[in-house]
Amino acid sequence: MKDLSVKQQRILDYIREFIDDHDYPPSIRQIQQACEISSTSVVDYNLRILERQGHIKRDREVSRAIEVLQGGRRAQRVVPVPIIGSIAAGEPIPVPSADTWSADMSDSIEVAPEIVGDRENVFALRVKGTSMIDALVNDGDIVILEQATAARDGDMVVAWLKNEQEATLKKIFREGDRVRLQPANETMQPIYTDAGNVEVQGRVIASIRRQIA
Amino acid sequence: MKDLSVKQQRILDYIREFIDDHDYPPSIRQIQQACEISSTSVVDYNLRILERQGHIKRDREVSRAIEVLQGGRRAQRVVPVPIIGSIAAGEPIPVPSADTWSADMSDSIEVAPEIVGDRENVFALRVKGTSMIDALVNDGDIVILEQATAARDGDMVVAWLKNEQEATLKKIFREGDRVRLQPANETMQPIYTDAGNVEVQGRVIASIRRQIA
DNA sequence: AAGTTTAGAGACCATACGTTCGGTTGTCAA
DNA sequence: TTGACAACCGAACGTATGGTCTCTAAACTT
Repeated sequence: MKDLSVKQQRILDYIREFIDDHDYPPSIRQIQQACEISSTSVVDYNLRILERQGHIKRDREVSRAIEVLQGGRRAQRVVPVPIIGSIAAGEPIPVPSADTWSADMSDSIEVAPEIVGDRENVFALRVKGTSMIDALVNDGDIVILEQATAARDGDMVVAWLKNEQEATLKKIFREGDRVRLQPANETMQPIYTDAGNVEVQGRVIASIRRQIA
Repeated sequence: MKDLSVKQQRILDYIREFIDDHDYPPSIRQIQQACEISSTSVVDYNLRILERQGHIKRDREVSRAIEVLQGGRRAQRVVPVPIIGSIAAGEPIPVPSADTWSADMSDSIEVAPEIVGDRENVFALRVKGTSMIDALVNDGDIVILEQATAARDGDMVVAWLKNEQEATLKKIFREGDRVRLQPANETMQPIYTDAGNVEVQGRVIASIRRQIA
């Protein structure tokens, strides 16, 4: 891919900036004015070059139809994941309902779409207290989960221990009629318990810790 | 805020879908066709209602100038953070250079803009091995950093220990001419070392663990 | 029953916008 | 000098597009 001329770089930067500001692409004439180009044809000329080199994609005959590509792929948007509650030892986690779903987005965390993927029923929990430290999750961290009642061996899940009345974050392994709950932290010891005592409430997709507010 | 009519909801959904597909908003006539509306004036009529209710924002006299708002705010795009290398005990972390900066985005992670904030010189490191487990960071995790040579007490930093020839992730506290490096995991013990032995290489902004690929 | 509001239909207009075309300028190699 | 070529200029063109105007028709108020 050849280097861009100063003018082409400026045009590209302007398009990026404009989309950032307006959420829709600029017209050719707006590019012309902003980049101090004397004619629309020059803009068109350079846009064609940018398109040939794969920096943008244009739809012909359509106004403002410029997409900025980065690395050949379109820039994606963040997806909001609802934080439906918190997880702590001794407290049940709230069950995601249709109500909390689309409606109350007041508390949510935005994540990159690649984390969520194609999964549906994704939600987040805020971790309260340090009781999940053996899962390498600290107070204040946020875990992203996919709603699930079953899990494959080795999956990290939110398990509700009925007898102990306690939610915990562990890797799950079925061993006969018993279940091994293995902390993510290898230096910690696993818990063995009865299969009937464990209720899977969700599979962990990712966890996020923000060190600085 | 009043409820939306079926037609209005359909229009809104279509706009969202269209932007997802094309990265630029649809024209009024495209909305008309897709939502099986008989006239442009009806689309206009409903768009005005949507705008009055705060679901979208329109710029007058400009084609395709529809922004979809969610929660009153514009949907933001992810920002790519370059993964410039990995961090492991006994290996120096690579110094971010202008080269690795804008140029080689081949390896990067996309994060929500709220994580990066206004900070510049943000980069990411992949964690190798379990040596950072006392910072609640496991093998394969990714830490997001801001380039910094100084740090305030209590900041989580990447510290390079000169004598030990080792990079580590700890909270830093200056205590006279000594430095206390405190693990994030409260059950672990701090390290005390000479101030001259410590070189701050970056402040940790966040860390991300992807449980499922 | 008569008026008012809400939702829609269809046509028309002005213009914002992408496209194209003929011409100019500067550079470089033959 | 000439020709080729890339970059640019200015204007004109056609149409895609948003806005508006008039007219219906149903759903309400009163």
